[in-house]
Amino acid sequence: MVLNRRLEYGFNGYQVPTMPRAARSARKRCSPKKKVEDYSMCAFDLLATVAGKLLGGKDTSSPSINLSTKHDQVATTGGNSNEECRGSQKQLELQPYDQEASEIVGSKPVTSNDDPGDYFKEAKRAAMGFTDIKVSSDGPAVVASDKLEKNEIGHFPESIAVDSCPNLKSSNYKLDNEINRKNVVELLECSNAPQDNGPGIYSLKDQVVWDAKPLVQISPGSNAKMSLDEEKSGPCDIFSQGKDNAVLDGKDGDKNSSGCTHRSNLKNPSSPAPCMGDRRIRKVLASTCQKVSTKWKEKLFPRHDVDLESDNCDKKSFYKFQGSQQIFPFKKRKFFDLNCQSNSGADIDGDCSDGRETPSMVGQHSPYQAANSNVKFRIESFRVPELFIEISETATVGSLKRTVMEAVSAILGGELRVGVVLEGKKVGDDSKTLVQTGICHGNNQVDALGFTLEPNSSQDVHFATRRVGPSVFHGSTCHPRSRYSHSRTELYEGIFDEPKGANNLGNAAESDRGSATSPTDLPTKVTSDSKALVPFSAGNRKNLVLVPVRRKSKHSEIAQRRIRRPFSVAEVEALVQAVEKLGTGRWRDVKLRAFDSAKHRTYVDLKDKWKTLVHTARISPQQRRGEPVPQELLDRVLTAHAYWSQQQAKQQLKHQYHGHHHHHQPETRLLL
DNA sequence: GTTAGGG
DNA sequence: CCCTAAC
Repeated sequence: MVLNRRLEYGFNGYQVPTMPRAARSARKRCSPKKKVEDYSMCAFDLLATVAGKLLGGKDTSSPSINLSTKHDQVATTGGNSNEECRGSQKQLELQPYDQEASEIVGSKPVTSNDDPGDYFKEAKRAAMGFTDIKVSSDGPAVVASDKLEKNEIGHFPESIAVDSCPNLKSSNYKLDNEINRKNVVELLECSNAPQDNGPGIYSLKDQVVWDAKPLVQISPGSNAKMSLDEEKSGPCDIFSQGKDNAVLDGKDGDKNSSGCTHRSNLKNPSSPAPCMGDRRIRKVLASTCQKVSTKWKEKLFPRHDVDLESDNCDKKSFYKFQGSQQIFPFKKRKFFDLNCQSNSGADIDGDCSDGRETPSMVGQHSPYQAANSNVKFRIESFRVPELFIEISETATVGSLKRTVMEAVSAILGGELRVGVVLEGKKVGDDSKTLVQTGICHGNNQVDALGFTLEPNSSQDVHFATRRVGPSVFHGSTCHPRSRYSHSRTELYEGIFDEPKGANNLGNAAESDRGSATSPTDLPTKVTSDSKALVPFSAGNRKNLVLVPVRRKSKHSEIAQRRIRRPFSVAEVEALVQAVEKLGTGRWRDVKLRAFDSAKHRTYVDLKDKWKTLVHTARISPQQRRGEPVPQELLDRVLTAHAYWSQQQAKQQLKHQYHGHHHHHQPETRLLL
């Protein structure tokens, strides 16, 4: 009855605007316990992992975070490394993408006793350019009502802006509902990005999912020098063509050529940088894509990367995940990426670069030879395959956001298979070497090589081969699981509803309660039966991925752990007040009373928080962690806890007494 | 669906 | 924050 008309949004793909280079996370943590899961399995974490070695770990004792785009530092947390973790105030500074600009365009306060992993997540999210999705009715104006059905103009939103960092940049999706009637969400371009970035970065039309870009040119005669340079030049950028180029050319690469290639890279990603020689060999980093069909969780610990190059890299052990203490599995990884490649690339000027090798020379390569001719690939960007989203026109913008988010996440979180496309043709034979296939050949066009994401499971394939039909929408592809969907929803609400600004990382109480999404905006009714996704295109596209938004058909899929959201003092205050009134055994009422609009706080959360509050109140202030809770509140916690514990005991005794003696005992006898 | 408690 | 027995 709710759904009178449905809007169909063909999601033509999302491409990460600019692949950030690395977000280096701090390892130090106030708590000695650090779980890997703390930042695992976020779809965009995984995206980052797979798409471009986005993440580089850096073992540092500082709680600071450096977040960089491909070339420039985007965000960093201040603070020096020796500072005591607890209690110091830090700023998460957001810096513009533009290399030229040095001003800080945004900042948010960060308390260093927060979990650095949270910063990291936030930074990554910002880096991924997907911290928020705003809906614009026309131009930059944001529909404030958060209602899809009726905006000021009287029709549906024309564009969706995908914000990255606040004030940093944003990308627009156009809802081409006039022309196509299918409301193709087309990523147009980065609205705030410098003009010279060109629209090419964001034009998405074809079905190639991953745009591949050469990572480094390989010059005859150049070899292992790279690793040495990396040592002294500090953090190396695996995406930096300029640096690699410079090193390979034997120049001082840190300043001159890096700037040059950076800019030219930005200008036109699809053409070679002017300052790069024609000796370049175009290769695309495939290391991350070797076995994308495995579980995403495994990708978090990128053994595939290792596997690809481990043959001739004796440092592969560094890649290995070393247990829970290594909170960031990519630690030092980028260094050794280069090291491995450069070391093993001592003979890098061999078969590939001189072009003598042809695919006809099948079988002439010994494994050793092949290993010696390392090929470097880079995934410049990562695109989610085309999706099709159906949603009620009465759905709210918030649910549209969530739907898109879930669609993308479902793609990223599902079992996917990587396909290799060379010059438009799919490379089917997995056993062939790159040289044999021609991928390694130096004459390849830059864009000749692409990767596709394809459904891996039989179920997906089954549906992917079906043509789009109404029956598919509500087909069996949708297997909502309460816990799963609940969890995902919470997560996305956290992402979407939390206002950008100063309290992103900390005080979330007001923002959560005051978030734009009203309880009636919850997508439960509207979207519960309309979340299926089907390939949008009617054409004969082979690489479409059909993923039900909330598909969890396989046990292999790991449930997403909710993001950690420490309680703010204001939340604690509200909790204490509610418990004082209601007691400790009515958490649902507490939730309704004090956290009704805080979607991400369940009554279980509140119960747990009270538990920890009681514990916190009992330990010495020195042992306490996190944002300090005023002693007054802790005192109230103890008082309320004592009172209600007594009440509870009283009730139990009373019932006991009743049961045994069928006799009323005055309550006052038990009050001390 | 809630509560309570261990992990 | 997760998991789940017990209700």
